[in-house]
Amino acid sequence: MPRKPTLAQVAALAGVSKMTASRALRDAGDVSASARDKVQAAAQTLGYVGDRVATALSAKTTNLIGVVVPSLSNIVFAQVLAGISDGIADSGLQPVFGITGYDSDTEAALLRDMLSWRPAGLIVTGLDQPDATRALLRQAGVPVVQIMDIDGDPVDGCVGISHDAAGADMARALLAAGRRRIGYVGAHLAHDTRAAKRLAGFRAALADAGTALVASRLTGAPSSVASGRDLTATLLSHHPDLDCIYYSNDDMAIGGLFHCQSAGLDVPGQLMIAGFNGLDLVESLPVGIATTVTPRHEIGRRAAQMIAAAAPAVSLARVSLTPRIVLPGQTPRNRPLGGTRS
Amino acid sequence: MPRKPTLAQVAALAGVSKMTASRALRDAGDVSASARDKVQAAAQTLGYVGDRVATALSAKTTNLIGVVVPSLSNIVFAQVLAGISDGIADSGLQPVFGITGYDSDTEAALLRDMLSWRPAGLIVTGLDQPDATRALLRQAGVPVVQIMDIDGDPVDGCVGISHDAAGADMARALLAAGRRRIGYVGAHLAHDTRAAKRLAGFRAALADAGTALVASRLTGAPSSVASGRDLTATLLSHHPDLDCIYYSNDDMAIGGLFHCQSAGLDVPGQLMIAGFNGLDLVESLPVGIATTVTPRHEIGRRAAQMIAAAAPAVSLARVSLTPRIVLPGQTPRNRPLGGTRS
DNA sequence: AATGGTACCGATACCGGTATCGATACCAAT
DNA sequence: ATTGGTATCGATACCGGTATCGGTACCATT
Repeated sequence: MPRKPTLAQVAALAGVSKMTASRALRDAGDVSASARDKVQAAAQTLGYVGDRVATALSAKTTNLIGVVVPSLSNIVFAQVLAGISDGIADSGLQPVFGITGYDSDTEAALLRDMLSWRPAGLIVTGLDQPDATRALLRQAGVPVVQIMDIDGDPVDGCVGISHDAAGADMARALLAAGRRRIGYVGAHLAHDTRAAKRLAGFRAALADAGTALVASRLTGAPSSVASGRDLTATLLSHHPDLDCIYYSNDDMAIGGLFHCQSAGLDVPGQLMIAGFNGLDLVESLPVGIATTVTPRHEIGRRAAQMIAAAAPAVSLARVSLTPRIVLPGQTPRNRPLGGTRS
Repeated sequence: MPRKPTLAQVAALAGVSKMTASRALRDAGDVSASARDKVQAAAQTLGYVGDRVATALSAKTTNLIGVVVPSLSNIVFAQVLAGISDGIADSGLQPVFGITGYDSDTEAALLRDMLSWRPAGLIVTGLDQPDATRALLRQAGVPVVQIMDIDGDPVDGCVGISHDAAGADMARALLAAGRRRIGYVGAHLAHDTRAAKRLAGFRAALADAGTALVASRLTGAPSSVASGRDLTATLLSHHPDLDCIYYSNDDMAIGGLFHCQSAGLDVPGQLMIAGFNGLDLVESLPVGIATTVTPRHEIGRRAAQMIAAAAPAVSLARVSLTPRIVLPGQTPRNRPLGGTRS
């Protein structure tokens, strides 16, 4: 079985040295037109494809950029990945994805593994890694961008939104819309620290207004439409007088809406439903729900650009983006810049 | 700035040769207990992490398994990826993902790039790559598993379902449920060849029953809830007497359902809606829609296992899995094995 | 004491590229 | 003819590991 052709074979066929062949194929200088043509012809006939592993070993770095996200079952991260692809367009970088499943041990192992491939940079979700992981990232010697969240202390650069402020802003918006008996339905708060921050901000803003959550239902399982539906059913059976429910995200909120539709409740008249993320799906729903539209694509794009632009050992900036709130029956508007608590 | 410690430095600190240090850290034989301890201690104090690039160059292969999917905005592929993670658990393999955006040039570039990293195997979506890409895969010298589809000619192994049969089966199921005036709404058929195969099978089964689609609406854009909703609105405005619509997938179908809810149509009484995939979301909908539940997780798992088990240069099997059809108000049942057309 | 076997270790040669720097050829300027 | 400069090329030395194979020690046999 014919082994993969190597640069040496291409060079031999072209009648030049390995070095000249290497230069010709990379468009580096110092190669005559005739030599270049011969090398390219030889590479063509042999079907030569370069070996990145060898190049990486020689060049001491790769064109890989490691991307670590907690999950892909939430479409949000898929859109972040799309943004990353956009951000590195024609920079020659190549993203490599890893999924942690919201588990910090998995995350640490994944990062270690990625670092052993000498990536050109790392994009990591969230700011709340354990200390050992933070140390790993700091020592790595590659640019690190943490995404989604800015409420905390980044290892290097970060780009995202303030979830604390997002929760507080939603609380104020719902109060301003006249809602007073507000409940909460959430999932996975022990692992999804950003959802927890939103809830904290939401609660704080309610307290500032002299009120509080009437009731809440939580599950330790990952968020899903199904659990949103179930938890809403039990919450409403105990507290039928709620006029608003805030959910940990849109998936849960949509599940809540589906329960209300099945139960014949008037949404948003009788009960307002508020989620988080601003999924495309939300715009197509037959009835309006409130949500916070987050710039997911933009987050990915900016993060990737930061990596692409990072000269080695340059420290990166903190980029804060602003989400906007949408309430039912209302054209999207810009979010008023509420006070940031953190 | 202190450079990354190398094996040579570890060996020096431990007072042994590079080779002994290498053996000690890999648990290869021929190392005394005392030497092993010294090396491990040295590695510990230096914070040594191996360099996969160097190992890969030396060992002529990697633990990487390249996975190419068309999109992640469809949750389906996220679930396939989860299945892949399951399938390679504790095999030491590491998946690397690439997204083609349903573009065959991007796909070819991606595959070329992945191959230049000498992966241990490749998992590619679909069977309908252009000839040049097929040639690339065949020559690659690594095990290739094509997933999702089995209607065609695999390069090596494949695991998936027959989309042609799935479409035909749904047509028969809808006819058996008494539907006669059937329309179709689809997206992206030029790129999503599997959706096109389902439609072909669907049409053929209708023809076998002596009937045909009443009307259809197509878009070249990727499938989405929003376009499902819009296309349904226009289709029904021209053909208000339809009693069933088949969609290219569940996302489109859910959009259709949302239109019907807004328009006050009785679903499924007046109009039955049929999608494809069996998304979790479908089970939580307030009204029932028909769908074909596909074994996405299983497809990913099996594909990964095939790669993990593939001795070099072993040819792989074709694995055909069966989806099942669910109709509204009906408990899930196994799909009767309809005749396969291809 | 000579022989053989086992356990452990290290020098050396790669893997497939690229950086570096010194050669060579050729033409223009002096 | 000599000098200097430019364009082109190739020999060599790595990059950081691992495979291979030939030592060396040391103990058990004969």
